Amino acid sequence: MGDVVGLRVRKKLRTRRALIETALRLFEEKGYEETTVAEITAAVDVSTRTFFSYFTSKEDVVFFDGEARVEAALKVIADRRPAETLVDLLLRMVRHSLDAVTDADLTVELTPARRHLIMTVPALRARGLDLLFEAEQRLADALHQAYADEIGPVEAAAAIGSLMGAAHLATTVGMERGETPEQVWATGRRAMEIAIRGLGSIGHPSA
Amino acid sequence: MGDVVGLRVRKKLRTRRALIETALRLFEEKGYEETTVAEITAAVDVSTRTFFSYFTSKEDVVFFDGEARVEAALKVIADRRPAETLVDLLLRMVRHSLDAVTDADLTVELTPARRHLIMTVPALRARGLDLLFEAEQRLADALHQAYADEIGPVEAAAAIGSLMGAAHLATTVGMERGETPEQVWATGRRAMEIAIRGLGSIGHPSA
DNA sequence: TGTAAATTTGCAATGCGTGCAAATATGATT
DNA sequence: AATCATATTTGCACGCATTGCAAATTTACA
Repeated sequence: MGDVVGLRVRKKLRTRRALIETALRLFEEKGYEETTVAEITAAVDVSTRTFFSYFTSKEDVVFFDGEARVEAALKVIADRRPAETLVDLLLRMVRHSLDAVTDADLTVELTPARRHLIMTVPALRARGLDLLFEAEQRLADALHQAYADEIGPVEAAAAIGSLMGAAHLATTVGMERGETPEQVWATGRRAMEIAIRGLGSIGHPSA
Repeated sequence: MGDVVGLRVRKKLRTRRALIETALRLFEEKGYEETTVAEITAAVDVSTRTFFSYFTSKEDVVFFDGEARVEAALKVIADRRPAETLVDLLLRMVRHSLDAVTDADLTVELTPARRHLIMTVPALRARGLDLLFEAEQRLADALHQAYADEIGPVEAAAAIGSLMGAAHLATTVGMERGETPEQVWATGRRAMEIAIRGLGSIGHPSA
């Protein structure tokens, strides 16, 4: 396929990447609020104005790979396997979207520090939740499409909301309680299991 | 009880109320982004600086009753009835926190327009989601406390996250599909039911 | 080489949010 | 009523994100 990327495109990608890496590095080093867009662009040697032609806001640079992740998850749902159960499909989707993805290159494996930033800085947390919410809406719609006759729009939304809501809140609580990454993983699985079996199953051993 | 509110306090409450009502009115009339804090304060006849001694940000004025709502919900959980089921308690909590509450007076029954603003304006949506998320964390903690020996922190978070996540996403989808308020209500109930019975119950009639 | 199209840049503005110290208003005391 | 301590409001100066616009620069291509 004609992947003949001209100098123009290559340069753009390079600049974009430099902005992302520099921004994330500075955010970690001196904090999000303490870092100005001017400082980021100065380090990359482009004008401040240019930053905003790559990202719509200072927050957005932190979520540079958000869209890719969502698309990966959507693809899993769209390519649903024939006899696959709703639950199996959703679990597979979660696993995939967590496998990083990151466009291909971008060595930005700052997943740990990044997560911390997003959970800590109010502006980033809010933006992240908004992106997550929007993603959930798209996932619910895709789910409805995938099981067209069997699952209505509302059921699909309830399913996605329940699963993601449980996993997200539980893992957050887990992290705040100082769990190790492994424990957080277990917590997430446990939360999804609860969402799958239903709240009614909590008080009672089985239900 | 000594409810002897001096002039000072009365005046503060009056100003606060005026700011809220004026802000919401202007937001509806000309849009959130199009309304400046300066315009709000000019209409109330106080200085711009004063606005920020009442609210930490322009967004916050829209969520003036958020804390009261959350506290009402927390109270329901704290006052859990002895033999009450987890599910019953949660459903009761949701009903209560939706019954408005609004401090007592504040005739600001703009619930409809307000909801629209919050769902439409990106900044407000993000802030709202952040507040909701924080509220969920507190609710989960309260739930854990209420059922100390029976429900762990993680289970509590999974329960709250699942229920709220399902209800929130489903009702949002419902609204976007143009459902009437009554239908949205039904949608919310249906979503909670799914969360309660578990995702596993979706494909199959019973499970 | 020259020209059209894409990008970057500089600049001026707007508006949110904050620190600080001066000005006001309120409540309590004598 | 005069006065002092305390709570609020206000004005002002900044810092910073974000945007519109037009000029300058760069890349692609004939």
